[in-house]
Amino acid sequence: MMERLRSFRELCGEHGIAVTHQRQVLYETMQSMHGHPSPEEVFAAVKQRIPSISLATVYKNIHLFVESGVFRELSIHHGTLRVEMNSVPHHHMVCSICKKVSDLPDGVLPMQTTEIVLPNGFMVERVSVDVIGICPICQGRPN
Amino acid sequence: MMERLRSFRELCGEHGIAVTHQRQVLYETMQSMHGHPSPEEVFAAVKQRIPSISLATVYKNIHLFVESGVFRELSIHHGTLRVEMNSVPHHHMVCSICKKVSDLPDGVLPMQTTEIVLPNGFMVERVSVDVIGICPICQGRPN
DNA sequence: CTGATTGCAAACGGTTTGCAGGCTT
DNA sequence: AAGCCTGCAAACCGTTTGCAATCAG
Repeated sequence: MMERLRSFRELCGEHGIAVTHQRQVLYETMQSMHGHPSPEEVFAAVKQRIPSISLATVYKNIHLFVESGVFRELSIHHGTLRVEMNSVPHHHMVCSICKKVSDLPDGVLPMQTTEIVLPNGFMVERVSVDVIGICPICQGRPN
Repeated sequence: MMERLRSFRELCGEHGIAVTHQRQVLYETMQSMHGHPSPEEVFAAVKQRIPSISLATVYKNIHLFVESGVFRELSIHHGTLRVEMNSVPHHHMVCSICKKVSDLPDGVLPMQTTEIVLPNGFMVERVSVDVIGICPICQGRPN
């Protein structure tokens, strides 16, 4: 208990964020969850310990945690549906800041995707590879 | 011109959908686009040829095309933000029907992601691999 | 004390839906 | 003629924002 609090305090210190009650409970609750919870699911879980917590607070803190690198976002979200117009099989580069997607020239990413045997009888359609990073434009931006 | 119309007509026939004017212009417009357009972008483009077309029609037909396999969705969308709770590096299986994400046991997917050299000075943070397919539950479902 | 954080409610943006009229088959 | 398809407007749903009150440093 003490240790948890301490490490969370240190974590906040490293990232220069305030240690609030909801923040800490949120952090602990999220740590105890498995899988790939959505903000609503996190909200429901935290509510059991802080019934008065608001969804907005959950959102704000999840973003804070993700930005600080405490937790990771599952897949980069373009906010909107995107249709693939390049019919030649290829992979993507996704900028984690501006979310822009660009096609990855073939041959850059050496990988063997043949002979995949998945558990549980999952029927494979295709393998999608996204190289996630920071694009030159965002690298050059002030912040 | 005639060929285009014909192939589109055949395409519709194969999928049992009606050949309407907006459908055809939408299809042609999308084919002429490159990159990863959003529905709004497609809407704007189609509007130049059919100013009265509605956004709802664009959405309905994009879905139809994607379901029919005419176009492909860029990345499977969970509809909502998801946080990764498994701190051990791993990949994912995503069901294209129910959208469920499950962790992929390590070692199943043989791939070398070392020595990536990307063009344009893209700074790589990580490589995300999603095996997209149909989960056992959806395979067993009537439709 | 000062600025960061919270909770609330309203706003937002992308997407979906219900429906009446029109077009395909 | 029967039913699919369109356009419109309203509904929806996840997420964000503005703001006043509260809390941390």
